[in-house]
Amino acid sequence: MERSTRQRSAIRDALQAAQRPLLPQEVLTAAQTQVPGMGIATVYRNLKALLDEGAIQLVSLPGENPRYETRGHGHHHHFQCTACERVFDVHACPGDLSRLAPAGFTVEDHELTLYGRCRECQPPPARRQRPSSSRPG
Amino acid sequence: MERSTRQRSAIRDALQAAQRPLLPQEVLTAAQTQVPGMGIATVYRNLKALLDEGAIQLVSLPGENPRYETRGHGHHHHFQCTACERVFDVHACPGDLSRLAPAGFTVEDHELTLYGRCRECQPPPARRQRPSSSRPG
DNA sequence: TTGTATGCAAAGCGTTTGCAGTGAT
DNA sequence: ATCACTGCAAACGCTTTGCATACAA
Repeated sequence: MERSTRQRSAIRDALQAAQRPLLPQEVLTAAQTQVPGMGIATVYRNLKALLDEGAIQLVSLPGENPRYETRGHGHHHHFQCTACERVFDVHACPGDLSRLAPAGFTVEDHELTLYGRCRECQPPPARRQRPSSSRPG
Repeated sequence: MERSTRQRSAIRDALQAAQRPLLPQEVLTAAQTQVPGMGIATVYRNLKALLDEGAIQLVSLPGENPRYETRGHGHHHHFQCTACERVFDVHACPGDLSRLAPAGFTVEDHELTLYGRCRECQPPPARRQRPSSSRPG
């Protein structure tokens, strides 16, 4: 049976409080304010457990290490700030994109990431380098 | 100065012939048909060199290792088959998506990945597991 | 008491780098 | 003859796993 430990609570709390997707290392740092000695392996094991029980979900962005966020945000996409690198939820969706696929292909799902400046990083000094598929918008 | 080696040609040829983004390991396998003894380090070094000279471009998809494709495809996005895992170019774009961002955020760019069945994998047997942001379309 | 959860360290996996030898110029 | 390039193996960063101990039930 699953046991309630200080570590697990601290990890849950960290994700709950963040209100945005966190990297495992960010989870560890946050959780260590409650349980100083915590190890990174415990974070990984608990993230996996929380995923399995559906309490959190995986956030994979192009070229980024996996992040994790609490569930219940409904269908959404993500925005990554080109300055602070943080990731935020986008509670909007372009809708049906089947028309974009090549003929003969069947679209079942899509993933969208917006890039730009978050509220706290407004004046843009330099540009993020993303050599792959890009387009203003 | 840059030198022309059998390895470099083989790597170039592999990417040219593929007509879709390849993983470093796929590049190696393809290139080894021309240069059997080639090592993976040579592939990585040449991919980096080709990137720098602008001959190829990086294709980062969520939760996937980096792929590489020849340049000159213009602005485009990608489609990943949920059956064979291969990635294809999508020569279409949803257009301006600024409206999707939260208030106070500035959108500079976006990245889109479509998931579904490619032409060769049409009858869908099972579903790909993507716990993160998803929506039919 | 029982056995899940933890911390540590080692192992894995993809990628990068140091180094001595190879080969294009 | 140079010196960039190559292959090999070690090093890296992130993630997973084995193992003995700790602690929730």
